[in-house]
Amino acid sequence: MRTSESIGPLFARYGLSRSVRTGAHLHAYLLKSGLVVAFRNHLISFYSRCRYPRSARAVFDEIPDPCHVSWSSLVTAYSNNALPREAVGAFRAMRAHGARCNEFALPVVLKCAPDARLGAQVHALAVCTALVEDVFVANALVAMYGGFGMPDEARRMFDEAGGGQNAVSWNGMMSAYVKNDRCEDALEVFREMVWSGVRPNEFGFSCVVNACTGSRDLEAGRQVHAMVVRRGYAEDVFTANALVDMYSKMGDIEMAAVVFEKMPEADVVSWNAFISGCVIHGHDHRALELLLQMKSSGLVPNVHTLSTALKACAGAGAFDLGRQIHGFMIKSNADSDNYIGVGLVDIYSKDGCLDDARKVFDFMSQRDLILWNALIGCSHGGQYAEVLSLFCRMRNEGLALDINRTTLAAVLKSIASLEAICHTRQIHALAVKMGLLSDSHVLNGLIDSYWKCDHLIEAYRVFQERCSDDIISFTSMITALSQCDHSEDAIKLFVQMLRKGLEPDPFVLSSLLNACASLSAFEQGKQVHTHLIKRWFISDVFAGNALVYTYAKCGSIEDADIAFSGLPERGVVSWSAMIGGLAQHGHGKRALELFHKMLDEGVSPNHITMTSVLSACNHAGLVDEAKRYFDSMKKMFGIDRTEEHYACMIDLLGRAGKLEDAMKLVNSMPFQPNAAVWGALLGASRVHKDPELARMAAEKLFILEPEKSGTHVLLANTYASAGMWDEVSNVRKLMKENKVRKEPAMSWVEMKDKVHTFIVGDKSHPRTQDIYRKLDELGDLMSKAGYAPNVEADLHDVDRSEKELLLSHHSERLAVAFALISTPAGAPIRVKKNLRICRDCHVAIKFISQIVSREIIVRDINRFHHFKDGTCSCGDYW
DNA sequence: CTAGGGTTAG
Repeated sequence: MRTSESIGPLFARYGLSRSVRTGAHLHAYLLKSGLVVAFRNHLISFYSRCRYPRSARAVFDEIPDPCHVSWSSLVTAYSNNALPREAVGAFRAMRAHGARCNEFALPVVLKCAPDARLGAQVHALAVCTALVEDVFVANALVAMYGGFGMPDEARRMFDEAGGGQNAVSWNGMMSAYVKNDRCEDALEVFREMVWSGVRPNEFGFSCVVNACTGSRDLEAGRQVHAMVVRRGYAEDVFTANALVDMYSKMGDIEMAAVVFEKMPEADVVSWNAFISGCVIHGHDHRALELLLQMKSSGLVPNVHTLSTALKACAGAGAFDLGRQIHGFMIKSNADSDNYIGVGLVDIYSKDGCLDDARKVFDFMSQRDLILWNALIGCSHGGQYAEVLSLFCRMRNEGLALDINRTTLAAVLKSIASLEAICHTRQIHALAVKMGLLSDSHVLNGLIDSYWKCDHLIEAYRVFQERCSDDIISFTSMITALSQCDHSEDAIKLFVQMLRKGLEPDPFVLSSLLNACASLSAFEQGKQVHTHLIKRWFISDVFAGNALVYTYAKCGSIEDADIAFSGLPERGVVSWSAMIGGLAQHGHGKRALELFHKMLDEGVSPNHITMTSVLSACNHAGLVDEAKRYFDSMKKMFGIDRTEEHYACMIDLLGRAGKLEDAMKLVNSMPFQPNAAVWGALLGASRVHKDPELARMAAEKLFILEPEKSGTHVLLANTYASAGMWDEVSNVRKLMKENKVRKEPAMSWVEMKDKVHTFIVGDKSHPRTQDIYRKLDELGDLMSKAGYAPNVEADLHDVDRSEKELLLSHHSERLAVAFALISTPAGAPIRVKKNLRICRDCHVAIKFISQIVSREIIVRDINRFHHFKDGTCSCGDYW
């Protein structure tokens, strides 16, 4: 039979091995032998370790006169079995019964304290009973204050331990700083600790690694890593996990892989940390492969794993896998986890299934702020009104959850698309009320929303009112200006930004490139390019794409090509920019070749790519090819036809002379024909001499774009080329009646840092004499080469010789002549014009390009004309 | 017989 002495250790052993049946037999034996009271505390502890807190309580209740150890054991039993409220209750009862408060109960109850108030009460008690002197109690106080966001209080507890700190105290102090975003302080604590001769253990190491992650100090992290290896803690799971997490988050994914693969016993957390690192750095497919490996290694993915996996699915476009994960979550009853919810809302919305996203949201029982934000943030796919009602619902039923900057930014994003100024103003007021105007996301959203509502002034006011010394607000404002046709102001604002001493980043430079693109400001574009090179941003994908786009828009397809070749990775935006650029410059065939290369590389086109492709077909005269893409893009690529696609197709048919087919398409399209469509038809009817169609198109355009003078001119041109002079004079009359003023034609060339502007017959330029001498000289050579002025299209009411003289002094010719005399032989010439290039100048510049053996690039209001060796890239159609 | 410090996801 058992002796009394052996029973205590037996319970300890049963408790540790959680042999609840064997222990219960022993309990029964004690009952029979009347020995329960003698082993009451062993019993409580045993049941607690076996995760039977209720049984522990039952034993306790049978004790006639519990001692302070019994009370402490009960409190601990609750605490260790995740029943903090019961633990606190038991502690209160212990005090009420006058049991002595010992140094064991205090740390436990501190751990279970629901708030800092109770924590402070226990602190006071510890002071009264002098138990603060105990290092366990002091350490528990450090942890408690650290956990309730009071790192400075924690520090006081730590310092007041009066030299009695042990390793746990140091670790606790580091942890307190890490938890409260004071990672630099945590690192400092670690240094003090090492310096004072305390050897860090695995707890300290995992903590300090987290501090390195939090303060983004990879250098310190690597040093700590070396120390971890030297001291033999590299195999500790927690420490290794922290290292994997650190390398994952800080971009050294390969180092994360090394640590991860060296782990003898990687657990779920290790896998999660590494998989999440892959996702952070965009290796979504690798993440999904790891997920499979993890499963086959026998580990069960948890909610952390799956929420990360959902993000990988969203990034990789693996929507079916996402749905499978959703199914798995439902089966394992874990689908009400908010992290999973956010992942599902995200993936369904990216897959275009907003209804499913909504269902996921509705299913969640405890919706938190981030879930709300996720739903609001994903709903800008056309359901803008929906977002507003969601936002209102959120504010009404949002219980204790406060909306935050992400909410406002998401709402603003939707409102920006709604283009409803009153909503923007309301959110603006709310942002002011909440003191969120200083938040860059909110500010961004407001600027964005205001300019999209056509209130650029208010956008600028928001920008100015805030002490705008950060680069993000400058970026927003520069973007706004360049999108609202104020690209010059955008560039000026950038200069202001530089004067303030702000260092440009890739974002602002990308935005600036767009401004240069819309101005066709080649020289400025090149300057931005040098900024990118100087600051090592040249491998930035966004900036790289913008560079391709800008060079194409600035007339240098060669530079665009170089930028494109230099891109570190090519997304659909890169390919679309290059294909579109080639098309705009008349290299239709090259554009289509590039399109096929893009498909070969597995990149899926979007609707913008398809516009570029159609436009390339247009320029290469590939009518059948275009029809094929146009008819099958939905089936081939899942892309719906947009108004732009129709406009492009109509332009193409018109250009090919198939005016009837073009009209058929106009009548069958699911949109109201817009100005681009009628403009295309008007252009086609001019070239193919169809005055009847021209009249119809022009009448539509008079309504759609009454401010544009080009319509009248084109119509008159069409009549003129058909010899209908009465109609020509009618149009002229109409222009006078409607007070339509022909925008004065203007051309300009950039020369170093100066822009030289010319109007017809301009004599204001300092080198006027040289310019006209050059034109005379060219005129002789052109006549010899067979050039004859074409005065038909000129609408001026003057005689023929005067018309010829006017033609020969058109602004584009003055600009070309000036460029010829100011640049070295053979250099390409770039001229910009604010209207369409005139027919006669088009012929003339073709001759000039041949005579002077130069490439002359003219950007008119619609497109680029590359004149070379007597021909133009537009194929004489524009 | 009873106590304190460390890891992963939106």
